[in-house]
Amino acid sequence: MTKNERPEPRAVDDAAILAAAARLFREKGFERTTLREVARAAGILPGSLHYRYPAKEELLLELMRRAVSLLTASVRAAIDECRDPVERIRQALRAHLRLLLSGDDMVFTLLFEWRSLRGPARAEMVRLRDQYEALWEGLLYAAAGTGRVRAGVDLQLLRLLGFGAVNWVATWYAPGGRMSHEQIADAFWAYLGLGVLKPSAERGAA
Amino acid sequence: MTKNERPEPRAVDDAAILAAAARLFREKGFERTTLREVARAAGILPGSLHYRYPAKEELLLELMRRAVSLLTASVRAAIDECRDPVERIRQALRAHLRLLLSGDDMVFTLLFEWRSLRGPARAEMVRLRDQYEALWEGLLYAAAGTGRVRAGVDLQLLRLLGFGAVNWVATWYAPGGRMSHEQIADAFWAYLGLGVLKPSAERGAA
DNA sequence: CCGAGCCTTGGTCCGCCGGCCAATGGACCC
DNA sequence: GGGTCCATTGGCCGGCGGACCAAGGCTCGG
Repeated sequence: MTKNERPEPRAVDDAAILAAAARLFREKGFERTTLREVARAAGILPGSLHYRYPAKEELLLELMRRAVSLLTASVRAAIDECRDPVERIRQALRAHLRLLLSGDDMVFTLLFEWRSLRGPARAEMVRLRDQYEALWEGLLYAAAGTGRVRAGVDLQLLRLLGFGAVNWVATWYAPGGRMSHEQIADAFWAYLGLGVLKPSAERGAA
Repeated sequence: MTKNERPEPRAVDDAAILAAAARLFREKGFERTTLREVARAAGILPGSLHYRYPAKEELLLELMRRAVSLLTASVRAAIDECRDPVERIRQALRAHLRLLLSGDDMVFTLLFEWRSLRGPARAEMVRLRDQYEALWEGLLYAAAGTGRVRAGVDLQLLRLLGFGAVNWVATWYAPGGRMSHEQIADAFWAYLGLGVLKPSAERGAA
């Protein structure tokens, strides 16, 4: 590899800086976090931070780029392991939730701080987010193609509602709590797949 | 009424100020919104704003207090109109979503800016939020009490996932879009109640 | 007509934060 | 060993935003 001929001349890994930033952004929010705090948490001086990320927004943007990249790779790897389109969705759910809950805080930041991006940066993130959502859209269409999905289910709406349920978990999940993220993912999948009402109680719905 | 003997000596209604603030908080976020902007949007001067809300956090707190109060009242009114515990949930869902999507922006601010509160203010909001969630908890237990809910459904988890799905709608809903909020609420209820998979496809789940 | 509160005015103050930079250090190559 | 380039240093600056306040004025009871 030619690109790594001079491997990491930098004192501190970029990933470490972004991880430190993500943790702070999650705890206090992007706006309330100062660059001095990020630098201190990363073990460098403010000037060095500026050298790598000329603007605060740049730092957030790069962090989010990596988060969405991680998400995509994680889901891709998960669905490669099975062929059944319906089971693939369960695996993708697990992968998404695992990265959101047990990974670093980058995915959390991606989901809850995108409003701090303005103009072109915002546009870029919207584009990347759309790509990730398209991945899911494909999964859902494939599952519907098997004929095992109820008629009349709006796949786009389903995806949006599902994202909401899953992403919101990050706001209440406590590591070491009653349930693991796999259990949460599977329970959600069971509720949504089979329904929470007994079939005989269908009169109560819709 | 003795408390209103001197009705509104103030030039601008408190509600108008909070509404203006909520709109800005939704658009730009709490931290990026300056008190000068809020004052200007409300048609008063910064000093007057300070007279009513000594600190910026106080403004946010009062706004959120009203939002949770609105939510509670709205859901209470909705469930009073029917007696069937299962149907009540659908009505409560509709009420929650209606206020979130077509009301002012206070509920949105309540849901997405609570991280800007610190210390005692944060604690108070957590308490109020817990009260609102207890209202839902009661609805779910009542529904389960009818025996029409599948065995093994974790009601607390269901509530948390449901809140996520519904609250997240605020991030993508566009007024005048393809679906009304009633349609979204009912679709969600149908998906979750009956499931999205055909019963014969149950092997694909869990 | 007068006095007393209550609300508004329209600035000022002060600390903080993002952005910046000249100088330093040190690693690597010729 | 000397030159070059890159990363780091650590302090500076300009602006902004939250907090504040003394003075003014409106309203209402007396």
